[in-house]
Amino acid sequence: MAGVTESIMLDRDGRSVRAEATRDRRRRELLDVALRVFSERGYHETRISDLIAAAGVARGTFYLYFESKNAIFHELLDELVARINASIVGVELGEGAPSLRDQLIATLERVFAVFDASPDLTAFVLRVAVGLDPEIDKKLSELYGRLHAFIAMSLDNGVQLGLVRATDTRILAWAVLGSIKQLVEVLVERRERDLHAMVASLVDYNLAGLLAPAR
Amino acid sequence: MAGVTESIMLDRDGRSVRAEATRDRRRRELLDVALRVFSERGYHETRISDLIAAAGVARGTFYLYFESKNAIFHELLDELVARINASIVGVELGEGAPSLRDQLIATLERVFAVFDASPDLTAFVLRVAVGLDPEIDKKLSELYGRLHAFIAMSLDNGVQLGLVRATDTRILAWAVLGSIKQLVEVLVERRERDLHAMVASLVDYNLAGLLAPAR
Amino acid sequence: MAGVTESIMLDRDGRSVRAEATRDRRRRELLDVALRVFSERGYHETRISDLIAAAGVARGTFYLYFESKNAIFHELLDELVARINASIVGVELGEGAPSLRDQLIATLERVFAVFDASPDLTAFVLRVAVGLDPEIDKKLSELYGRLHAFIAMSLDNGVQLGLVRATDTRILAWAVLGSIKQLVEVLVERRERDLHAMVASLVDYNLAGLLAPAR
Amino acid sequence: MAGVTESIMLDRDGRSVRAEATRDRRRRELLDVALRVFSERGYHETRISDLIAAAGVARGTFYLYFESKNAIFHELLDELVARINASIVGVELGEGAPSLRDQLIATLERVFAVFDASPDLTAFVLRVAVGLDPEIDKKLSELYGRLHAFIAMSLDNGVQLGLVRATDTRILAWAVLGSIKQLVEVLVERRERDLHAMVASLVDYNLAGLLAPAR
DNA sequence: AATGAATGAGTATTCATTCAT
DNA sequence: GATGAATGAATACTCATTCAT
Repeated sequence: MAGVTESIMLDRDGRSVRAEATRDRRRRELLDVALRVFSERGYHETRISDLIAAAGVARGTFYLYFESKNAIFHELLDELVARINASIVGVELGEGAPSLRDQLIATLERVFAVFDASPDLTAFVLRVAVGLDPEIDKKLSELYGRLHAFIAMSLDNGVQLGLVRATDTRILAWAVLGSIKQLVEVLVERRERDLHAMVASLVDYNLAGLLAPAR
Repeated sequence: MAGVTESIMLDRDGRSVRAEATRDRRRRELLDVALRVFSERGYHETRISDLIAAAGVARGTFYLYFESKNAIFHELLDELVARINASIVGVELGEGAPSLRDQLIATLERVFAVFDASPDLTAFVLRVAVGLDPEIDKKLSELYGRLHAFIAMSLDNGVQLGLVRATDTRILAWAVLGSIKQLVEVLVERRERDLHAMVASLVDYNLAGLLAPAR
Repeated sequence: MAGVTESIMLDRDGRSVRAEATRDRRRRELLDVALRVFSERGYHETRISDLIAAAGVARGTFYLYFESKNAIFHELLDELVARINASIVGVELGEGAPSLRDQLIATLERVFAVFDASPDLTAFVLRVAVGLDPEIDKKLSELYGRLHAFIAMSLDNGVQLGLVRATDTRILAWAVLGSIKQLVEVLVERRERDLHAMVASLVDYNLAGLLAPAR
Repeated sequence: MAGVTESIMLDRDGRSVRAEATRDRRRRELLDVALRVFSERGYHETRISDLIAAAGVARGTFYLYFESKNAIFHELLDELVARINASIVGVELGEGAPSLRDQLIATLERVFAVFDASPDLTAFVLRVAVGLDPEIDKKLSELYGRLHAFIAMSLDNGVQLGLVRATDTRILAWAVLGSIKQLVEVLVERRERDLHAMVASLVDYNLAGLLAPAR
């Protein structure tokens, strides 16, 4: 009896676990497909038909996993934003052996590599999601606000340590963020190769500016 | 007789001139309205009904002046791109009395003023037109390409004069452009006041970077 | 004084006469143009723009002469129907010297020549006006009804004279009309040349069928 | 296990078979409805709303089965043309016992019965589809071309057998076709009853005209 | 859970007609 | 009379979402 019950329970557990895993795999597949298709065609040009054709599921199935076209888009955006945030977390001005410049280069290389590895992600955040609707704009705004705050805080630290010029760090942080965003776009769209050289130039530009050192 | 004929001719001329002027005024009114409405609601969320309601004309009238919703959008984009190009032309590193820094500040202030005066224009180019369709993306790409080329050329000049560090000016030009775009966005969207201070910070950032001068 | 009055009246008359003549010329021009354009493009595919462009008048001018697109079509149809009726009137089985066969050939040649000279007319009646709306269908019905009645009457005469087999002349008259309509269509659309041979064949076909067999 | 699998497969098969059958029924229903409505109102006067109201389906459903209003019209036309062609196939001048006249009467009675049974079909081909657009005109042209060719061939056979007067059979075939078309129209529109008498008259009319006079 | 047929609200565009000049 | 800019009713088609099987 116990055995039977147990086996049933196990079965049940087994089944539900398997079911849940299947469910998750389906969701993931749909999200991956959506990232690709949205990035290729844009939000409005992407039909539900495109998504289900690419994922190989039936129309109704899509709605078992996502409430609406808008919902999967938001879910995707949230996920990508989280991934970007994660890629930024850990950028700390350490005080160990490596020079500030080297640390920055290493950090930014890691960041750029994330975007380079997923041009779809980049296109999605930089082009597809832009100007779509106020709610999405707000999420992007928050993303950039967070990145800006992080940079501003780092600059403030630098000012405290006497490393950074004492000026309007909020404005500067926006400028820094702008230069990074632009180079990410160049990296992915113009397909600039030599990520390392690009990042080094970017770091030097930010640290020392354009001017030749006075002689 | 001659007088009569003349007056008739004048009348005729007068009428056709007035008619044409009216036509042009209508087109302009529609373009202005479209810029405003597109910037507020985005391309897809803007219905023809929104445009004609805002312009106070009948549905058919719209199609008397523009072939389609898409056509007026493109016309608008072309016009704004031309305006931006024009606002940039004239940014020359003069060799007169004013210091380089002051010249740059003055120039960028003029540029920023253009965007500040028409937040709609900024929203249109920076958000509304982004990621809409390949043809539009191409136009934006060309705009930024031109701006980038202009900056890169200026940097190359600076290198020749020994003013600018001899590094990868193409990459640097993108970084410069990115910092400018971002601050324009901040200026218009976050409604950062004190345009002058912002531009001064931007110029110093670009010229000298973030680092405190070594002691 | 009288002279003045007279001259004024003459002027007036002259002017109004001239004006009316101009008016008629315009109407005619528009009707001619309409026949051509309707025949080329069909009723629904013909836009008022097509008519005024072809006639070289302004949009409003069209409506000075005709109440509507439908009105000019009806006027045209009435005119063409009248022309066809006229071309038929006079087809009488004379009893003079020429043989019946020769008379019929001569008569039908005249009829066919009318259509041959104006393929537009033929296209209009045989294709363009067909199935457009109940009122127009009625007019065509009446046209064919009249033609049918004329043929039936002629057959009845022939029966009385012992020339025509005594059968259901109403049915036969439809068959005769059908054969004529079809050959007109062939003449005009398939551009069958040698009108004379065609008509001779047609007459022989009909005669040898309708006549009581010679004994 | 096999049984279960089988039953599942059967179920599946059953479902898809039923689904497909349902699909076909829907298409047929829409085609039938369209034939009726188009014949009543004409192509341009028929709105999609008329079709779906008459069929009792939703707007989108219509487009699930047909690409456009134009597409269903063409499909209908093709089908009717095929039906007419089929009704003609088999009209062979046999050499068995029944007299030529009787054979022709029997054959034409069958043909006329087809049109009589579906006045909509007749109206569609003879009125609704006429003059609509070049592509449709071409299809009708081909239909009549085929019918003409068939008649001409039969006549040529008759000439060989010494049954038919040796004249321009191409012209005669058009005349014959014209007489038939006209009587079909009379039959259906004027609702001439006594199909048999009509056909007998038609055959006598044609035979006595086409046959070489008995000597 | 999976399917895909059915739904119907939503919208750009056309074009005959009007009317102020 | 002549003009042509303005009008707005009318309509085919799309596509996200639902729901019976």
